[in-house]
Amino acid sequence: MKEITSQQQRVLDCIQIYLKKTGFPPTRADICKELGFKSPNSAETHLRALEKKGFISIESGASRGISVNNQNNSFGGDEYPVIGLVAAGSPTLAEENIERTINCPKSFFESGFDYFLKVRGLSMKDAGIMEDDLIAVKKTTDVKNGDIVIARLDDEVTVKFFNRKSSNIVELEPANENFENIVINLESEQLHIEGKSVGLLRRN
Amino acid sequence: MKEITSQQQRVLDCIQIYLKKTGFPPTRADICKELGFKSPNSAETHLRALEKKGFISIESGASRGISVNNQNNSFGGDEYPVIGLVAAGSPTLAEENIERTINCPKSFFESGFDYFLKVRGLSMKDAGIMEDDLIAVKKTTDVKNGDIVIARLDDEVTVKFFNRKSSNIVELEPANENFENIVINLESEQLHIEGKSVGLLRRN
DNA sequence: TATTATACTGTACATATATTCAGTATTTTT
DNA sequence: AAAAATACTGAATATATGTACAGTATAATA
Repeated sequence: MKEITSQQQRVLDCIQIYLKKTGFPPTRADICKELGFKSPNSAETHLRALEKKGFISIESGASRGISVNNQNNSFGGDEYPVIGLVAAGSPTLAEENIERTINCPKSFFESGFDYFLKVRGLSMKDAGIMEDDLIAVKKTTDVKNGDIVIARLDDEVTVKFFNRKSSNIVELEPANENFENIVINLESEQLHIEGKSVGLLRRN
Repeated sequence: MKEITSQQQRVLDCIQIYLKKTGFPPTRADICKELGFKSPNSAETHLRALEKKGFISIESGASRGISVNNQNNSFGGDEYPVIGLVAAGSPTLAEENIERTINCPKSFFESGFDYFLKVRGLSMKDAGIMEDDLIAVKKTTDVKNGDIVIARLDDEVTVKFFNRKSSNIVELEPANENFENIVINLESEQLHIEGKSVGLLRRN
């Protein structure tokens, strides 16, 4: 696989976005419209270059006969961001926090999810959550006792069991005897629930 | 979503198979060729019926402008079987052992894999493998010390760390202090390595 | 019983689309 | 310095393709 130029990358991206949006590949004219080219031949030559370099295949004569040669081509799925569990700051979806993305079917984790959080430390090891595991996080504030939540205290983000003791007291419980429970008085401290764990992905 | 007829189902299947094979939807003529129709209008009327019933969308005027309305539409991926870790017997891919399948991109786990194994018991809990977790198993006998292997001893299947002590002695080590190491003398006992773990999937 | 949906064949045609040819210009490679 | 690759505009064209129209026939529905 030879090197791709920036313009060719734009065309390739355009194809993939179009595919995702419509379910079928674009025509030369569609690509021109999307990228501002004024001649269908602009798209054509880029397509031929992409084909020559092995990024796509073109079925001769067939309209919209473009297929993307991506072995881990799992379209129909989506790209989900992987966010590092930084010690400080909220795990936002801002670009600088996204380590990479993982392509994964929408419905892979039952209740749907929004991003993967990469785990630091072993505070949840007895719940089977190890370092570098990816937790599938669903953004929600609707959490129940016993849920594994992604919580932010000031600028510290942690993954813990959620346990509401009373209307004002919440305990965040680790799953590791070497760690202490975190008791939060909601009147004096601010607790922000970023979401809850709906699954886990580990790759050896 | 109204009821689909058997012929309409054939057409819908044809579209999905064509999509998976080529990466783009079929034309009316393609459908006719595939299903033996002699008039493009046969395909056309079926497509319109499928559209009316909500199974597909058709972009008017666009060639191959068919998209399948499947929310958990994860084509491009593959169906991987989930096999229960039965106490006795080998985890074969025979139909009776397949609990269900999971649609998942081919390259979801780095070195590729063959099936999911549903975990029973907690013998590997300190390795973060809990009950009902799904281990992504790659069928191979090429395992190194420290790999998590799926091993069969007679008719008992277990998941353990692999540790070759000498040319004849293999130890299968649990990750739970309540379980004992299994020491196998290859001269007197038969050890069958079904595969090794290349990842893990947990769904809450 | 009339009507609608299903399930086709067969023909025809406007247009959507791929693709070629003729240029121009810049950058990269040999 | 020549050749090849990149990056376009613009026009022309053969054909790939959607789609309408005219039929025939059977099953389901009102």
